[in-house]
Amino acid sequence: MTAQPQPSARPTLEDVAARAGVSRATASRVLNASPRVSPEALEAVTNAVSELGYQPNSAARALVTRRSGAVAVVFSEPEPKIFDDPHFARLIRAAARALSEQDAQMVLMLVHSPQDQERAHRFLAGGHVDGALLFAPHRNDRLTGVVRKLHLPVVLGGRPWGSLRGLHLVDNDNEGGGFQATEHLKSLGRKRIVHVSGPADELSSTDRLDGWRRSVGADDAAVELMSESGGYTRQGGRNAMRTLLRRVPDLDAAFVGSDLMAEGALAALREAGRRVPQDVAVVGFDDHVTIAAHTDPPLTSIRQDIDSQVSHMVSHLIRLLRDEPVRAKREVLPTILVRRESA
Amino acid sequence: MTAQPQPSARPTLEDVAARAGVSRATASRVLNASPRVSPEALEAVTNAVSELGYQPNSAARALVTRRSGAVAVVFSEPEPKIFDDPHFARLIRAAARALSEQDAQMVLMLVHSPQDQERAHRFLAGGHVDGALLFAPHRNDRLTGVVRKLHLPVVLGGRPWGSLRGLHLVDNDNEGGGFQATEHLKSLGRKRIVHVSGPADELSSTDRLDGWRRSVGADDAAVELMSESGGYTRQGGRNAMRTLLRRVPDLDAAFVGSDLMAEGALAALREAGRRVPQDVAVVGFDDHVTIAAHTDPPLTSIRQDIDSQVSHMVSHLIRLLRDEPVRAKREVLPTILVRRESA
DNA sequence: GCTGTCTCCGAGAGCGCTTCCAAGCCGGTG
DNA sequence: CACCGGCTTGGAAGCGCTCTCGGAGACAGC
Repeated sequence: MTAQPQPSARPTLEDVAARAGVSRATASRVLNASPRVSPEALEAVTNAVSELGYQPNSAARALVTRRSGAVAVVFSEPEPKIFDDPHFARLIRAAARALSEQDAQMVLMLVHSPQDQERAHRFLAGGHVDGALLFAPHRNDRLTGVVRKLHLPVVLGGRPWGSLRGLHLVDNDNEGGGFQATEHLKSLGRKRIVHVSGPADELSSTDRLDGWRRSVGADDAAVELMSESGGYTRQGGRNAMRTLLRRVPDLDAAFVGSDLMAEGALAALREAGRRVPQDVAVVGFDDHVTIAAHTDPPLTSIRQDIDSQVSHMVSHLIRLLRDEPVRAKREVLPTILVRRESA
Repeated sequence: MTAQPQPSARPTLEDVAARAGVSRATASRVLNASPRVSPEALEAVTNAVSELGYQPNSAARALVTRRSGAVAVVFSEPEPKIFDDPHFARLIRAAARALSEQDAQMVLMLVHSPQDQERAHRFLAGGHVDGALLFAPHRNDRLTGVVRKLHLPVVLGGRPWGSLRGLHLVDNDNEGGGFQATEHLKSLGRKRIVHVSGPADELSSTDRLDGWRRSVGADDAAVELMSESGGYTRQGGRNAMRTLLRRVPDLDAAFVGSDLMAEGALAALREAGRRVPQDVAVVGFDDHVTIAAHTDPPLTSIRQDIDSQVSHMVSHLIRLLRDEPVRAKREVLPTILVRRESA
């Protein structure tokens, strides 16, 4: 029995090897599940590990493998939205789950200001993470361009403005969803279908608008008249619907670009004395659990499966990290109509 | 001119030192802002760093300093809530901001299941992070106890169940806020003040209840009669208010334990034909921007300053990490009443 | 009996950094 | 003139791990 040097110090691989009566190399092989190890050695090391409560030192491992085991999740958004929009909470939750299933640690970065962006750039360039998931929907966002040059595996959530060259992304079928929503309203016999759109500087919202436009066959003038932006907020949806009621008094249906805006739109319709769905049928977008099912009346909505989007992004990224062949650089996930009472 | 070995390879400290014409040791001193460096050496190294675009290798640094530069932010909560409650989005945002200001990277962990907890434990014990911010409000949560034994600097957000020994925490004055809310209702001349409380297994909600109780001077029977749990959800608030209207038909005021529940409570009052604030005055809790200001009528609420709570937690943790003396192990932040139209 | 092949193992180098230690240089002092 | 102390500097050790490389042993084939 040799005296324990310091019982408080964390055991190293050296200690494990000594206890198991093998070399450090063999102990390392066991930890990394190498096949070239005899059953006896494997057992001895396994026992030593659990007896000592050994935990590999991640910094040492990262130093030699040049892998950190961490993935950045970056949201490039003006501040207020990350507060308000339940969409973010869903994305964050989904990312946390998907990454922890892969035993990757999730480093969350919220980028609001140019300084934040500078910091994010330095951080991503600094080799602190092996890859990144990036959400940067806004038109004037510079981060996507910056990241593209970085030589770091990145998967985007949603289509970015500008060139797609060299980018991997997983998007939802916003255009198809918008089309689907509007076709559904047409199938109910509605003739004057207006659209409350999201911000014009996000492709998710212009894509939804395009889907509506394709379904109703609107020309530019009609688009000008029959749609109005509500900026992805409740209050915005309310204002937009008020405007539309003024401009198109005989409207009998509305496709609203998000559930949050739809909540506002419903309020505007209520205050105008229009009954939903009798006078005006309404379809939302997102199918957000805590909104769509609890509005009055419950909201028919287009579901985009956020969990699936994020888990596709993660598995795509993991393949990139492993240098495995990646099927497609660009995936578009389908959306489905969930019927409730508003349409 | 020597040939560049590999232009694509990241420069190391060795490269910087060579270019600056100093030793690696001196270059390191410059990077770590050591005072023992001549102005000439400082300038030469600084130039070399920017010319080469040098970025220190964080793994190598972590290996020798035994510091990762990362802080875990842990939420131990059943799944659904992290979706629904805007409170979480605020906490996450505040944490992201406060930590990035300290140049600490934020590793987000969402703990829902026992497996998650096991993984979190391993991770925190594994030396991947220098410290942690922990939010674990539920009574039966085991994580706080586990973390306490971990020898890892941790600051809790909110008071945990059980012993406080050895724990650092920053809490909001929930009891005081509940008292304040109820006193305000009394000052309006209200006599029958009921309470919609949050879940009984969170101290934030029982503290608010205690504040209400102290203000109205309720005995156990009165508490039984005049308060009802709404579980921190909109629907729960609605149901609880319906129940209270049945049990206490002559109620003329309500203190509701969160804005989300207050929204539901307002709906229940509306459907019962009670006017707010004429028939029933209502005070919420949280002063959540996107709720309180937009209910009908806008909600009087108790504001707890989440940004300040989290930044206190972070600076507390930073002091712990630096082995600086910490003023108090426990901080309780004040709450204030924000008057709008509901009371 | 000798060689070739296969499997498992250990010695040792080295990842990029910080930091201890000793050496060199300077001006001032006895 | 020898010596001392303060300042800056470079050499070198070492953080804990992975992985290459060659050696040792077992076994089959000639």
